[in-house]
Amino acid sequence: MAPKKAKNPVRSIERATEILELLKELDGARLVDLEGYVDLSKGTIHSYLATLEQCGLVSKDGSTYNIGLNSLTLGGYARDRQPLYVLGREGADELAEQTGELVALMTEWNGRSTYLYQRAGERAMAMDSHLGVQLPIHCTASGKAILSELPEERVHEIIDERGLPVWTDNTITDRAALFEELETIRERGISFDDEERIDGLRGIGVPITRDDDLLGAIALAGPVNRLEGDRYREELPDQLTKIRRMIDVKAKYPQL
Amino acid sequence: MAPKKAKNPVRSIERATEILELLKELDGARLVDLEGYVDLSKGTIHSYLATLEQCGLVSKDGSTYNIGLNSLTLGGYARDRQPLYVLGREGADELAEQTGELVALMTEWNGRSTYLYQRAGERAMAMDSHLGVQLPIHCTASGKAILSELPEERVHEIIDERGLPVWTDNTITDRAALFEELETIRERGISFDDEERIDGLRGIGVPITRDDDLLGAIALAGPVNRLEGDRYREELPDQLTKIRRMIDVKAKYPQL
DNA sequence: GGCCGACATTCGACAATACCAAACATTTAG
DNA sequence: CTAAATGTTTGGTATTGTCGAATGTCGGCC
Repeated sequence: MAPKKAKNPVRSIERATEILELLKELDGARLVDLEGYVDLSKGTIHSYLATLEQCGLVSKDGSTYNIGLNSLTLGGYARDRQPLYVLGREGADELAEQTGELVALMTEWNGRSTYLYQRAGERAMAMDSHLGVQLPIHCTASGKAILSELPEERVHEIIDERGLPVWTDNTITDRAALFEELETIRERGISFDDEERIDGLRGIGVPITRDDDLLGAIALAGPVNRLEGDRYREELPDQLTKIRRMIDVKAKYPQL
Repeated sequence: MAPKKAKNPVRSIERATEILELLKELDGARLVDLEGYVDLSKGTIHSYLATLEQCGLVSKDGSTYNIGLNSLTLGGYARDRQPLYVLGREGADELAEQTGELVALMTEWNGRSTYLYQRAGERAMAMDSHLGVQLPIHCTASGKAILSELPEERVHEIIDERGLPVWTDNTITDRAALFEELETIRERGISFDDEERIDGLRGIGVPITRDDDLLGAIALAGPVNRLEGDRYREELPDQLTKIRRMIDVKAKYPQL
């Protein structure tokens, strides 16, 4: 979705979400800490925090505030309705088992590639949980898989909004080069992230669609020393493609 | 936390969260659908929805609104900071593997027992994902494990707020009986749910603490025909206790 | 294709309420 | 124990959320 501005926005909601984002960014904060970041008086911030706490969106521990678990209740619900999650979880588990690597279900949100689910195989990198985290779309395997299935104009929109910021030496920062790459991805149905976001980290992705609706992508990630040669270029891509086909079938015959 | 009312609440935030809850309850809704549930004019509801969408908390598909994925971003973050999740995930995975059943990490929120994580073993019941779902605390193994470690007055508070509603014939609905049961749980360190919430479903739980701080509980669930006899009363409880000890150690020596 | 009904969106005037500053209370540090 | 720092409450004021009506849009039906 584009950064569509509401015509008659409810300012209090804008401010409340700003505070929530801040609490996340700062990893918890006291009232005074927030004062510097948000253009509201101490008293007003207090009202906001107290109200958000009452609503379960914020939790107060001593005098520091943080995000409350009602957000998880809402978020968990939102994830459950994502068709990619419903259709793809099983396949993701299977793929993690087969390959031993880290597998994730990602969907486009806000012009970013967003984690719906992640499963670590036996040999997978130590991972912190990434649920809900939003990654840049131009330098991840999942993101490029998604872009490859989006209408061209939407891709331009996203780039206009987010740009093509550099993450590593390998990051694609040129719009034309990116479109070329997307064409290549479409041909084979596989996207690669060759240390484009993080040095030493590679990834492989496939887009998932249903009735021409783009649902998102499945992606696999691992360190360069394990994702290399034929395994990186052939074997794993083939396994991903198989899982993709399995999901396609599942999407077509939901009763199974 | 008790239903603490903010002294000077920001009404717009209260109303916005009310709308979010409604969207979840109704599993998505159009503007007119909401009109019947919320005491605001059509125009105002529209402003709310448009603002929430702009903030990523709501997504609009055609003319129906639903919860947006920014809630998952916030919720995922909130989960990651829960010590029970950080300390217990590995143990939960292990337990699911060992037993083949459904294992969950639950924490108290809002006087309810709330899912932070769930892992299904090989033979586990088909499960829909339950992330963030809030269960009643008096008729679940996890809930009673949690209650057993809470100060008595807090338990009274929760019961005062939530009551002891009937779920099945086995649900404990008497305050004194519940307190007796909690005493029993404290003695052995294990709680049982013997079809107290859902007919045919049993559960076993252990509380998890760190430095006398209650973090939540680990719980295992399965159908009566697999959770019975010694396995239900001895073997599985012992396995849970082992995992609990493992987590205790991990809590004590965080560097490991 | 065009009409109709249902619904979504915008707008301006009014009134509710979010805001600030300052007073008050509480906690923390020294 | 005192002072400083932070958290909480209050009342008056201006912002802004609210309503109702008008306008715009969509989809179905004849």
